[in-house]
Amino acid sequence: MACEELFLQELRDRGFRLTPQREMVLSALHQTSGLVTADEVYRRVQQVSTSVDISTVYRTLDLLQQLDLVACLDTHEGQRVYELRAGHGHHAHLVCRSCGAVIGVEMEQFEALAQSLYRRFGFRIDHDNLSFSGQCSRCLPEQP
Amino acid sequence: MACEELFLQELRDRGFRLTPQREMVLSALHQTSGLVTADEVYRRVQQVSTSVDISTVYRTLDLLQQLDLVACLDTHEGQRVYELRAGHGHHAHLVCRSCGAVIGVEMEQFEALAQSLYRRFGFRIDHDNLSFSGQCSRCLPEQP
DNA sequence: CTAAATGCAAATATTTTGCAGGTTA
DNA sequence: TAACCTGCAAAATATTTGCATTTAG
Repeated sequence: MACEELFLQELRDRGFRLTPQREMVLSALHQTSGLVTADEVYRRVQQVSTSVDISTVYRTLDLLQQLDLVACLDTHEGQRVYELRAGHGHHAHLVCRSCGAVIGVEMEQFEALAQSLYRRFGFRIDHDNLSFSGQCSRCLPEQP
Repeated sequence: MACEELFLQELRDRGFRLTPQREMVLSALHQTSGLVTADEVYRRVQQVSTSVDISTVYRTLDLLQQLDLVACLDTHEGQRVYELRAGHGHHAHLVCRSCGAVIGVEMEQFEALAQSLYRRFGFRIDHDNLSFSGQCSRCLPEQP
């Protein structure tokens, strides 16, 4: 897969090493479609090798963030969530506060807003780590 | 002050009680203009009465959230920040990741986006707890 | 060979909770 | 007085760190 090779490439370029643990974390991320917590990654990795420690998972997730291969978001639930950025470029997330569903939205949707905020306040929003809390169509209250 | 009276009103309406601790927390929030952590509120309260416990601060902040008098945001720094919603209606925050500056933006700015997301995905974004990480005008020139 | 990475355990940090006693309405 | 609220201490959670040992390159 292109993602693994990209990872390997980036690692080599910066003098980092490819370890089985790092491969397992990357693989675990591949198994998921949406956002995952460090603990979920950890449990997936555990199914392959029980000796891997959660601190290694955290360290690897940090590394993957540095390499821009995963995005990280803060949630109201008190634990961060991570997402593989394989292929698909930066995108925002709509997170349903009722059912937890996550909708990915291409950044183009936010260009108008981003430009308006820049013009008005001189503020450039980060295009990663962008998420919105709200309610999805299935969870929206019936009555208006 | 209108805010204190609103608080008292809301408390009474729902069968809650007005205590010195709750007044102190509200007062501490009044002393700040932007976003504060629970710990900052706690320390401000301590200056008035050292016997107040931080758990009471947390409980009061929760209560104030329920009453819609404060907003709460998650940050990348691992601690939540709170903000008094006195008077000014819901608004979003632009948080500079370099200097920590916070810019409040009226929600009208986001109406177009909110409507677009609703039409496209049936998703209604929450108008509270809305914040954007990025860089403010003073910090932009620094890094690429 | 050697710098980097890991596992382990322990430390941090933040927020939450159980409960006995004090307080508000 | 009765339900509510508080302080205290301890628990629960999530993430980070020091260090001796292992390992990739």
